[in-house]
Amino acid sequence: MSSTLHFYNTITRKKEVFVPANAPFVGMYVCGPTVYGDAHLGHARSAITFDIVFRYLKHLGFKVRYVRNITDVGHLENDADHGEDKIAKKARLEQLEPMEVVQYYKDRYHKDMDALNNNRPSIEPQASGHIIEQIAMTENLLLNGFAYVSNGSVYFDVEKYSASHHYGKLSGRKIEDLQSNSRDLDGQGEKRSPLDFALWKKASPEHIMRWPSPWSDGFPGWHIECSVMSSKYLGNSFDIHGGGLDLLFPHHECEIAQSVGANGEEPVRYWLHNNMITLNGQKMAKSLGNTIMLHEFFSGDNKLLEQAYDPLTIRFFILQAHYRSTLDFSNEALIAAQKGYSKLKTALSAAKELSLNWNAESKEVADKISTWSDELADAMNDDMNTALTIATLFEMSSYINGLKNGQENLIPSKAEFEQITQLFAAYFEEVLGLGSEVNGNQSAEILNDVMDVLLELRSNAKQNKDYSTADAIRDKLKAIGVTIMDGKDGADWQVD
RNA sequence: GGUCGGGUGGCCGAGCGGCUAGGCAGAGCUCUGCAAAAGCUCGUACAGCGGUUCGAAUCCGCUCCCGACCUCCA
Repeated sequence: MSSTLHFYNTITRKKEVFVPANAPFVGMYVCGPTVYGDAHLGHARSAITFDIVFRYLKHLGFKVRYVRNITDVGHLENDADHGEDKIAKKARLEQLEPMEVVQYYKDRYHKDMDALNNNRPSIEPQASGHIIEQIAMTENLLLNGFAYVSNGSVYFDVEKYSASHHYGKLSGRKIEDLQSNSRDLDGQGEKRSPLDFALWKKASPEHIMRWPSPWSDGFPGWHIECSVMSSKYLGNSFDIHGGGLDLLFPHHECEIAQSVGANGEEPVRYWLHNNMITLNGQKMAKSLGNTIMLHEFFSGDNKLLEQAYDPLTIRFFILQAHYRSTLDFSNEALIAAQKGYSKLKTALSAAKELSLNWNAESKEVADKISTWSDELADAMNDDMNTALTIATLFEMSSYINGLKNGQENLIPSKAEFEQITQLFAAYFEEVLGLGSEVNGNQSAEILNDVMDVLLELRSNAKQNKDYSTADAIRDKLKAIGVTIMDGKDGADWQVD
């Protein structure tokens, strides 16, 4: 390998060499979903981005503990029902227990993420399961003088904190600017300053989700769960914290303030943020009402979609752009991704089965392999430039297809070709997670055998120049979604 | 209004001082009973105007557009 792993660290605004605090162990915390609704494309981008970090770090030999939270308490609604917990509100509407709603959407989230071929995190803690720890950290902040009690709620004292620490270091904000720009929100009267944020909120009488605390029956504030759960499972200082760019401020900024205020340690060494997915140039977000749910992509059941898309096509689409760029959604772009993805997938399965008259080993082929190998590693090492990684995979697939069709003159040795196939598979399947699970189950094997029979019949017909029979077989298979492709030696087939 | 990030060929999208990005679509060729697939070749793009430089899509300035955050949000 000719390069080392670099990440763009939001807090320094630079690409930095990644060196874990306790190699080979790496701790990574990522902000997960609030489970009161189905996951949309944006959730996929975040999950896939950090799944790639997870996979690539493991590929490099690190032992990674990946913690991603499930938010199931405490976030406020931004409408007339202000003060009511989002999940409680939904529960009221659907006449369900709040935790029943949480379970329902959590299960659906997992289903979608699994379909996208994301590895499950090592630990997936829920905020509701860490109320005791959140109360403890709040007490700690009170003890250290960075918080105050007001009318049964507890708030973080931003001005007090910024007297000795830099509030705004992550998002690049200045206290003065924030003060002059803050808006009037609920509970503002209880706070000493509009910048202060809740650590514990006293629940209003109609609020269903509530827990006892030293200050009131209520629920934890909007940011405290992440500080608590990251430090609980990864320590007061850990390597990577990830999340969407929209969480940068105030969420992540508040996390730093809470963690430093309570534990006296800078919590995160590398801050990574993925950018947004846009629809007609505008952010896809619940609040804007322009989201497309993942299950709608999978089924095609949405007015904005021209067809259904395979989950791995969605994954490929997302990986074709760098995670820090905005990515614009369109049917045209998705269809392009579908075709490109299929090309790579087909090339890999061809490579796994290819056999020809191998040559002796040569310097030319060895050079080719080492160039590709370097390109792949360099691309991933450069802040996970999956777009470049994929570009190299396309070059490799051209070579593979050329060999298969006899149109490539540089013939490798058998060992060299196996090396190429392994390299391709390592990045395509292991690092990028784009391999489709074509396990040799029983019906797949039978289908293979059946197809062999059909192809043999068709081949015989062709031998006898009985093209009408040969074409009839091809056309009828095409009609049920199986494409026949005649090759140099024998025909191939694939399900469309 | 404050802070930050963008504008790349028909579309998506890398690059960010000199070297072909890549994919999709399109054109031509090769292969082929035909088709499909695949391979090869092609388009010569960097919002505009100035400047720095031997050399700029890449650096600087100005102008014009667009977006994000400042409020729950991946």
